[in-house]
Amino acid sequence: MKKEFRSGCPISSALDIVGDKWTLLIIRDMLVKHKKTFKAISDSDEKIAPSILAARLRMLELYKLIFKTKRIENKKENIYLLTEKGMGLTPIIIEFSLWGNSNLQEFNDIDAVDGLSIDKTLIIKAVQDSYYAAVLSRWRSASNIYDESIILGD
Amino acid sequence: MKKEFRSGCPISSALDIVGDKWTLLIIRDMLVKHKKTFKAISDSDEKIAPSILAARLRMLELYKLIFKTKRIENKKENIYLLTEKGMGLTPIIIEFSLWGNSNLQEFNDIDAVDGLSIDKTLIIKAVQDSYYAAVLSRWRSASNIYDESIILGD
DNA sequence: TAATATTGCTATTAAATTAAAAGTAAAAAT
DNA sequence: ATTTTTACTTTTAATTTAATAGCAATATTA
Repeated sequence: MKKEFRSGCPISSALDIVGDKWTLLIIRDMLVKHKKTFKAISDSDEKIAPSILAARLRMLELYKLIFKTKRIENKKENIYLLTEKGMGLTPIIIEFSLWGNSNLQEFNDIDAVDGLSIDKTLIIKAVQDSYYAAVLSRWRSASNIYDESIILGD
Repeated sequence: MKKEFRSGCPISSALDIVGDKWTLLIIRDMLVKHKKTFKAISDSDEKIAPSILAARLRMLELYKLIFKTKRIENKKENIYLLTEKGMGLTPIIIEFSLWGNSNLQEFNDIDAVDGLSIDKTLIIKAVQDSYYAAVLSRWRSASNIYDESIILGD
């Protein structure tokens, strides 16, 4: 658990884990779109192949950016949730969104991102709070099970 | 100039350009380490292959994140400089550095990053100002030439 | 209860990308 | 004039990605 890193540089090391075309999109789906299952993530606009998604989820679990659980009533479906480490990527996701929005309009039709004029730290906090309230609050460590019977929005 | 983007999502579009293991490291070398030549970037800790570096520089120029120039006195050596779009990646670089530093210590020996306790926006401004003063200030658009005869630190 | 559909993958194969190494031409330095 | 440096390109091999099909377990529907 050492040779997969090209150097001791924190930027380089972060890129060794999330530096590819798919990993941060999976995090975006979970964090911003509140997706929790293999199927839901598979159905994104960008059409990730199942083999790649499976490999990435395995790797994200290995580095503890996500963890896997189940609903009480469903033995089959896996529920993927972000850990603190994973939620810590929020600022990176936000900065990518801001940069893409400001710098790529001449090359691609970029979807409008609303609320970009608000202060960045507020956006980051809002995204994290929303993920916590809408998704993570249903996680009960007592039984290591994801319990959607707690009725909340989403 | 449209089909290289997977969707209209700004995050996805940003990743279509800088979402790989090398591109942001090249930007780091230029922005933080003030590297300006093919050779200097080749000599980084992470040992990028010349074929990949050449391809990335070409692509960064295409998307106007960098531009290429020469010194008055050297006909051979190319000088690569960041544009505004390229410098706009500073917050992303900083966030990667902070995240890597806080979250990967258990997997890799991460180099100490000094001054992390300072406010983020100050770090971002400091990095950008430093790049401007130490590197970009020598760019004279009159002759489209990089002029190092302006004596400044670095 | 039986048939059908869904989910979460794995397996397979083809295509594309990356990595490593060597080579080259022009210019710079000695 | 010779050697070295720079900025690449070329080549080939290895790895990764992409697309598709398949499959077992579970869940849903009839």
